[in-house]
Amino acid sequence: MRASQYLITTKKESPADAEVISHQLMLRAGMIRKVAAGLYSWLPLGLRVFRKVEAIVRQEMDKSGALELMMPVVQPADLWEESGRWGQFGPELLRIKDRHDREFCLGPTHEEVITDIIRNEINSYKQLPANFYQIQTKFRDERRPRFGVMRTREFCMKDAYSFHSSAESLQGTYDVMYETYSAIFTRTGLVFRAVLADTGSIGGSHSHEFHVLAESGEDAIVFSTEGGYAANIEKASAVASAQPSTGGNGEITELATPGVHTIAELCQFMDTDVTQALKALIVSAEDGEGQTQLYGLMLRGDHELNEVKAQHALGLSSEITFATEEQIKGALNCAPGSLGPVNLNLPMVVDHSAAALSDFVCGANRDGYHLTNVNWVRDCEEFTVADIRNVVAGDPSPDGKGVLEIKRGIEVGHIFQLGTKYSQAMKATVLDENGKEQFMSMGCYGIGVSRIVAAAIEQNHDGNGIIWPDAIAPFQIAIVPINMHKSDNVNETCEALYQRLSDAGHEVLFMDEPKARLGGMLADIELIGIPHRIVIGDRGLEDGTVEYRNRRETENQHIAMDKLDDFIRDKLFK
RNA sequence: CGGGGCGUAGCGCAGCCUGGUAGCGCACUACACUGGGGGUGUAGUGGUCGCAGGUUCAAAUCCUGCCGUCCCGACCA
Repeated sequence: MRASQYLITTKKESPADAEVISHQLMLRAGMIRKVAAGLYSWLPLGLRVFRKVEAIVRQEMDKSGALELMMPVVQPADLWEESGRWGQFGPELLRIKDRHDREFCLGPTHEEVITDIIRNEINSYKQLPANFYQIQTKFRDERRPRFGVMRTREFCMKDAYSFHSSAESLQGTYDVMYETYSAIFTRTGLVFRAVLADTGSIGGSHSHEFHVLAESGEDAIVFSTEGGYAANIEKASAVASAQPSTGGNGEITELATPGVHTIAELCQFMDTDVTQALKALIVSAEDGEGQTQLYGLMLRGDHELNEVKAQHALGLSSEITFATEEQIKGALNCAPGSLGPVNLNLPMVVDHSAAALSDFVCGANRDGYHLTNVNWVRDCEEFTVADIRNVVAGDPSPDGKGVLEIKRGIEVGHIFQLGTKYSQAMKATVLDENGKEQFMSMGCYGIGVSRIVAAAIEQNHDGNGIIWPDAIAPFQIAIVPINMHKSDNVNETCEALYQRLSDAGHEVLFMDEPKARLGGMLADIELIGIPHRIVIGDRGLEDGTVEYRNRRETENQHIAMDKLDDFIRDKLFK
């Protein structure tokens, strides 16, 4: 590609509303432009990267045996009524009406449509297993789109859905997808990890997420230092390291603690360690009958609540939220800041680490007062003990090997075993060997194609711009002439090289604007992140050499003209 | 949806407090010089100051309402 025929619209300054580095660099490099919140256009340069990622995903999916199809973005409400999700999905599902006043939605995902297709097309267990995928636009009316194309409302996803006549078959395809995802992310050149995940609202049992490791990642992911254990922090188990305390012998005492509201203030006031204080949290959720109920959750002072675990420990199907100050005052006659487990009169779950405490400090359920020397068995009413906290670095690993460390990750892929959730709701059956009707088991497998582009930048950049892995770079090689308009030698050498490299199948960006200044061209190429660059000027040509530099290096190499083609070939197919 | 910030040229900003001619840098156009890391000069193009009301002789500036957008929290590829 000749730069003079291309759209290169780089900027020195990044727009004020771009906060994360990938967003800034994509705007500065001229890859994307915002149309509205969470809606972006991909300019030619950005689209080249996007297509690279898409091609890798498609090739590996095809290799896995999955079949590509394409389903519509706009989906009829009927199908969603059938699965029960028309009611379950919140405002994230963008609902629209057509001219006949019929209801539709913009598809945030395609379980309904694929299940509808398959129940009509597949009737026999002999046609299973089957796995179908598409690479297509999704729409989710996110509460808060952010971070450029990392979290948008309209985005591109590869979604696949598999169908099975047995759990073993589902596990088999799940394993194949796990390997396929590993191959895809390996080929993109990104550092990634697969971790155990919670299944969340999509439902189902077994699930893994694939994360690109980056400081700016939205998710915390947890690894064993010695073993292979890896999980999202939402899912990672905290090993019950100590037995529940049977009690200390301190005398329970109520102390006036004016102005003390936080754990930190309490520990300072009491001159005690944060690990000897109890944190009481009041949460609100709908119980089985649809009534709002408050619950007390007790954690050691230095630990944080894991809401997913707490929801499971309480046996609730609906999400829990922190109770409002009004709710708490109404139920307990006391404001947050002085809450504790003694005489709480709410269903109560105590974390393992908190249950191991004795003679601890906690709120007195009376404004401005706290208790010391509290003990569970002696002083508290009924409660259950469970794992409801987030693990912290240094916790023992659940697999018994080493301790846990925590890193940040960007979720770029997620695989689920759905089981029969959708096939039952939508009556997707096949006849088995005995001629009996049987619900198909399903798996679903997603990859955020547009997000991978942003994640790649988060993981690969420096002060000068993007550093693309070769596999997804918009161009492999940049040719930069010096004073081309003054030197026929430079001009002819560049033209000839551009022709040869292009003919050899390389993607070359030839900076052929005759009067462009060197500094500007080099800055652009570094910002855009082209991995290999060749600078050609009269000085080098007098000695029969050109300059090569890799985007990741800081020194030029002088390459003899007659060795250049071999040199480039080695660089690109190493 | 709760909390906070910001809307002035394509981008980055000043002007607003204390009402009176809309300004700077980058980018863009033309010409000249320059020519191995975003160069210099001269002359230009480009703005219903987010929108709608109100106050006033006069509003980018003061008041009210709305909209957009970004950041922090609960969701997700």
